[in-house]
Amino acid sequence: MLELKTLPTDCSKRRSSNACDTCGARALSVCGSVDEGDLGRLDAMAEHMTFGAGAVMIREGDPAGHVFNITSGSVRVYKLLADGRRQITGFLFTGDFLGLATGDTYVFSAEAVEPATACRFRKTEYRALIRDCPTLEATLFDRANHELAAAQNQMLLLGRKTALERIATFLLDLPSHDPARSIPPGHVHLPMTRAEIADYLGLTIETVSRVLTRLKTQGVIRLVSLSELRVEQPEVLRDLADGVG
Amino acid sequence: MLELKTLPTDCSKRRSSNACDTCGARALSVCGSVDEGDLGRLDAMAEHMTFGAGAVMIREGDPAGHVFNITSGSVRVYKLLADGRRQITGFLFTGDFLGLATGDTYVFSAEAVEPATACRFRKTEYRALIRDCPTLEATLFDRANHELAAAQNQMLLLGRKTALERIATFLLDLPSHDPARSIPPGHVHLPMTRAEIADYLGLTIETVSRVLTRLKTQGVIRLVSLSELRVEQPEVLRDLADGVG
DNA sequence: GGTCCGCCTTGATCTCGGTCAAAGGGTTGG
DNA sequence: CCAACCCTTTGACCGAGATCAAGGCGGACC
Repeated sequence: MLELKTLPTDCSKRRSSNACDTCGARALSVCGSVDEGDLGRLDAMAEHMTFGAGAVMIREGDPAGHVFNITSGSVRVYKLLADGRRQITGFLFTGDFLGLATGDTYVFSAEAVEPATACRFRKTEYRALIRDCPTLEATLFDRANHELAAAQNQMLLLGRKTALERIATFLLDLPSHDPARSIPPGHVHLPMTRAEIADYLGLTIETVSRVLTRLKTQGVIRLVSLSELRVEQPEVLRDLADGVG
Repeated sequence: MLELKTLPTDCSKRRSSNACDTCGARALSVCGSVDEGDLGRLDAMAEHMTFGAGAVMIREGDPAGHVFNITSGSVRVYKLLADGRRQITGFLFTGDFLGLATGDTYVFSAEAVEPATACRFRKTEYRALIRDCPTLEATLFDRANHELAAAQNQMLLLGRKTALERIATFLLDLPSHDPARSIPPGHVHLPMTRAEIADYLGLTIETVSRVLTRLKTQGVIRLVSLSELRVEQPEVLRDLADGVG
């Protein structure tokens, strides 16, 4: 379920050379809510970091000292049980904020799915910025509420949907999360492995594979490559996702 | 799975006679973050409501015009699939806030589990209050983050835990949510039916019943009555909940 | 206090998805 | 160009929990 091999943890830190005011991800992220006057301050706080595929960004249980803004790539957020069972609670993409829902220690882990970059901030400093920037706080609150709504949808999926319905839901929800990549309409890019999809949907690798094969055989989707597929019949997928099929 | 019989929808509204400054639930709720100066304003906005068991407080899809503060009783929040499958995403108790995670329309439904009271606020007015009261906003943000963390735990439960582990987790988490009732230590009060527990844990009534019987037979818990039980071996329950057993 | 009804328990059987096993297929490095 | 590795697919079988089907029990209401 969870690969126990040692993961690469290469991540390089450097002072950001790109100022926040030229950051391509700013419009997508909460940083867009920081007004011009505070941009310099944000910039000074930001620690631009690069993560290789599989690199650990946050380890559950560690003191929660930082928050992150994903500037490129994709990230998995997950929780583990003692015996290694893993539940991925979400995938993050360009513009997403990482570090909500934490108290003194992180209550989840986070790793890069594919090579990723992020701006890291000391939580104490970031909290001070929030205090001085009401727009930012409002935006973060908004994000928290959206995540909460998404979490409720995921609970419905995990608690009550069949394997087929889960995959259909997943394929419909994914594209909207990947604003960085330019993808032809109807195409879905899967940066994550089958194992990660399985751990996100509460299934096994084999079931994910079988269901995808079934959808392919029925002509609902077409597999362009392992990590790229095309939705041929979106309306069928929609009905399946809603439990109507 | 979901009772389709017509539910009683009796709910009486009245101008609050109890002022906010004497509200027993205030210390437990976000209202505690409203400073003395704004209490009168909060009071003027509050619409004190009573809900009978099963009464609908929020219907998914309706325009999201209000937010609620639960002042007594307990509430179920849930989502439905087209064919009636139900996932209860959370139970709310005295002091809990209802109305996070909503945009223009409600994305979940909410009903009283047992007779309940709540203060209802127009969302627009409440939003204005938030704008003028930073402490309140910070507290709501905090609540949202706690709910998010709880949601992640529930995803782990629904996606990866066995029936036994789910029930154990549920029995350990419940007591902390019921600050109103005075309950002897080690005792757990279950205001909800087996069907509701099942729909919360992604199981069926029968499985819930069987697992409780099993725990009883093994001496881990003792059923005082249908809605009241005593945890005899908390450490065993803890291990089960964490997937160690 | 009896009876009715809703909820809960228990038993028998079924099934969806998990587990175990093995065979492709792509890509990375020698 | 080959080999090794990893990820994915596919097949055969298994089992936890769902479904189907009786009973049991307790509270409410006459």
